[in-house]
Amino acid sequence: MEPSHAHVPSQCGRVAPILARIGDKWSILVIMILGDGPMRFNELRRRIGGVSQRMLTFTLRGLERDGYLTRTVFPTVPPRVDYELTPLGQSLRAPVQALGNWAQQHLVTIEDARLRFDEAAKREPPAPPPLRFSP
Amino acid sequence: MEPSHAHVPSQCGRVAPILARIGDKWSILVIMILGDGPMRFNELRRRIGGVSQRMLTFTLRGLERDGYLTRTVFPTVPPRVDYELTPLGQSLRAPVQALGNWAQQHLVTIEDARLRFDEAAKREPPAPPPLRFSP
DNA sequence: CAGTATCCTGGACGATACTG
DNA sequence: CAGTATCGTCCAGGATACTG
Repeated sequence: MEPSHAHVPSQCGRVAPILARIGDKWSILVIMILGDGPMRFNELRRRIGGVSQRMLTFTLRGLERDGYLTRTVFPTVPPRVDYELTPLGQSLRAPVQALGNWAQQHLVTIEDARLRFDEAAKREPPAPPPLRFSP
Repeated sequence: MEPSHAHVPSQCGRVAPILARIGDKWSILVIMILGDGPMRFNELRRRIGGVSQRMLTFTLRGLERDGYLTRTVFPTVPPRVDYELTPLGQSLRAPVQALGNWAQQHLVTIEDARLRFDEAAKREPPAPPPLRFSP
């Protein structure tokens, strides 16, 4: 049925499952987009772009379960369902934003490092003879 | 060969690969632990607890590639390799800590929500008859 | 000690078809 | 419209064995 997210070393005990949930492929994105206000299923789907129906459903279910958002069904035909961040969900936006900003700021540095690393990997330096000691 | 991390919707273009890298199973953990100071491979391995040798190697390689840490080889026998955060790696600790703290703070709220959700799911409310309108 | 090299498996995720 | 059901794929990641 639903993908389980049941791993993570849990050195950090109970915090890990939380990070695992919001760390999956779509959760963060959903949360950030819902920050713009409540939204219907397909609107959300379009805005994300690239989610399968199935995964969006699972993601939303999971986030609802943990209390990040509410799911409101209007019993009309055809049905209409609104998703909206709870205060909990809202409060998550700040730290996530912070991470996003960090990524933005260090983008160039990182892409650079990556290039230099890959470059250096190609002209392998021949290893010097090892010494006969060990601490 | 190495696991690829090649997905993510890339609505966010170049930021996504970065988040993907540090969002994998071990990277964050490695970064946070290396915050305590430089460390050798097996020391790191023990502290994390539960990583396979293979994945720790890959994780470290990836983090080195992006410039989060340096890898220093002492050409002795047996070899000794130290891993140490770069300033870039150090600077990542703050926003990650923030997220971790957030998780800590809202732990109870979340576990609660989860319980209530699962509870409510068991005694399914019978659906009321739908109306004949659509917006 | 700090890796590589292989092999293998579970589960995250997508595509498609069907429905109230 | 907003799902659920079913099926298939891919690959992250673990286990194990070998090596400089």
